[in-house]
Amino acid sequence: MNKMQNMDKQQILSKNQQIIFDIIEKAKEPIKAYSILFNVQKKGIKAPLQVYRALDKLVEIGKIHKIESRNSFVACKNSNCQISKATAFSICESCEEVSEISDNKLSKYLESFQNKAGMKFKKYNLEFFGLCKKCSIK
Amino acid sequence: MNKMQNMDKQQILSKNQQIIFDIIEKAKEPIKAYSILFNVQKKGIKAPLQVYRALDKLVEIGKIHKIESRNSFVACKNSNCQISKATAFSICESCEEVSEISDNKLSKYLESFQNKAGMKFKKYNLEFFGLCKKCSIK
DNA sequence: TAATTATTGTTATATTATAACATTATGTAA
DNA sequence: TTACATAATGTTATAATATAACAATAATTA
Repeated sequence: MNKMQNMDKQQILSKNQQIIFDIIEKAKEPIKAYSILFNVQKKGIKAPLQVYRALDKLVEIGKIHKIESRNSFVACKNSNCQISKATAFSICESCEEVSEISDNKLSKYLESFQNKAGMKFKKYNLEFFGLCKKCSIK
Repeated sequence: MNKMQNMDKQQILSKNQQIIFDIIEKAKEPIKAYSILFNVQKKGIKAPLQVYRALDKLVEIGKIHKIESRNSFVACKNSNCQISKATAFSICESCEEVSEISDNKLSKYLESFQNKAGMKFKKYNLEFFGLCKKCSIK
């Protein structure tokens, strides 16, 4: 079986994982599971579960992120978020453009945040909503 | 029609909105749309759409919040988040307990956050994941 | 080379959410 | 008070998102 190494994350992807990761990375926008499914049917991936399994794994190893409010997926743009337990996105409510926010101060602040209940956090996801530059002109 | 005023948010709820809000408020944990549906069938609300419509409205006016990563809903606990455009939650990955975080420094910080693309944010949602006190002992 | 673990394939089904259309109730302004 | 507009409701059907359960194969490791 032909496997490809991905140096960014020191992670070898399986066949399906690689096929599905490639689709997500090429997409300029977040992409949904069934849209991925449609795109990979020519490559022999026929069932939703095959897609969801690869997505789960890719999320787990930090190669992609799920945009929870949109049920869609994007490739991780931060080569330094080794294993993505801290994610932040900006989402345009008009054109649905999504960008991953990479801001050191923000991530430091959130990583050190402790709430009153004394719960220790391992992970967070932050989604900002508004209008992107283009859409705020219109 | 019997309408009840809710002083917290200066908002009059319609019949279905009130029924569904009551269920969510009584629940000690986040509750899912179809679980709400099951609970309100004795009150004459029979169709998913009736539930989703009320949920949409309740979210819009800030009486409830959606926990995006769980597709579930909780009543707003912050009487001062007039119209909830800034939400933060802690979620225990073991027992699934969810608490709304009410931390002035955090919300000030996030409300004033501007990303590099100069996008103006109107709203955000933050979800922290980890283990609650009880579950971290186990 | 056997044992273990990860991945794949497949069918069926569960769960979450909305479209489309008809009707009724409520709020507002002449 | 009537007409007009807006919000809420009721109903059926269906779309979109996600997982269960089971069998087989590939890759890793001891």
